[in-house]
Amino acid sequence: MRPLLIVILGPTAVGKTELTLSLAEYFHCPILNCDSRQIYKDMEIGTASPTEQQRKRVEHYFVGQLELNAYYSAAMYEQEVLSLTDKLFQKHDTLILSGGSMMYIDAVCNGIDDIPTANDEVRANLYARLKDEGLDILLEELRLVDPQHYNVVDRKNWKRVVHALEIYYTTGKPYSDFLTRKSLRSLDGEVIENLRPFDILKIGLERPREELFERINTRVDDMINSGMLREAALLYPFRDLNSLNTVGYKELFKYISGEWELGMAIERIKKNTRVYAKKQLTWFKHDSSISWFHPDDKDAILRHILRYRALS
RNA sequence: GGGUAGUUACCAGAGUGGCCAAAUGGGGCAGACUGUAAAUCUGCUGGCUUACGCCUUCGGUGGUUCGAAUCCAUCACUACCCA
Repeated sequence: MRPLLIVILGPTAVGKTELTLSLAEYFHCPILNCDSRQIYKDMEIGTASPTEQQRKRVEHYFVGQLELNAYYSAAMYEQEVLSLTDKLFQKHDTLILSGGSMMYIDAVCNGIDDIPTANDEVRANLYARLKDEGLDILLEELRLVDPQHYNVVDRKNWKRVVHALEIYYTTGKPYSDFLTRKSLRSLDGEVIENLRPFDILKIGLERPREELFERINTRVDDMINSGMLREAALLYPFRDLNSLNTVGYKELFKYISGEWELGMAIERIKKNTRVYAKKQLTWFKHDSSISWFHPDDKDAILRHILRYRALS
């Protein structure tokens, strides 16, 4: 029997944490968290991280372990997950990866190309130039050094344009030279070849839209009542860090700086969380390898997993 | 009872005779996505399945005009002020 990685995914606030815990207890296995923000320290309340109590119930990885100023990426996550699963699968035949960070999940399941990490100076320089000279100049530069990527890149998206240039100036080679992963995919995005030494079973959690939005609203209120404002105030000095460019914190920072009323900030958190949930769903919907369930339907989910196990 | 300002699409709000299905913002909806991704970016948002096409809109009604969201009359409602 091949080892199995169960991937629990779904929009924020759908109910992943609770379901994942009970599945992990059932299979007596640890949980690999897959959330690009919960992985950082000191932002526990606002990211709805697994609580200390929940972490006592089941062993968790990738929760609250990074300094806020640490550089991190989907590719680094992929590497760390792979070396961890290597180790853990020696003791467990089943592991659970759970979270809502689309690109991180994708990196683990489908791989991500080996692109060098951009040099810090190059990056700082390009950011400064973006500010001074504007996107059009950088775009023109990209057209010259990497016409192939220029043709396909989203030219209004400065992050993409800048990143391609970062790679070019860091390595001296066009960004498009590093992209090969597409070859692993069929036209509709389905992965042709499983490149992992374990099976992957994706379980998507979904609720009716109104139900999900209602949960988001009450969860935001709960966060505020559990001291999220105090948490945000402590983080305020670091507000420019990328890790804190995060729904929940960025709105509260505007309240703390006096730009918004508290009520306004809370409404915006709710709204931006809804938008985020929708983005997650848009991404996940394209992945035909996901089986969808209502989070309350734990029995059906378990049956689905066991049936898969029996067949493999 | 008198006066003034106002009534525009889901909301706020511009538009004061043709270039107006109507700026802009919010909200909503849909989408993109390979390296800080809870990020970053895009499209749509009166109806007609598509439309440089047609139809119905700018409080109601009736006028003026080749032509009205825009001008006039009148009615209704709202806000503020005076009694």
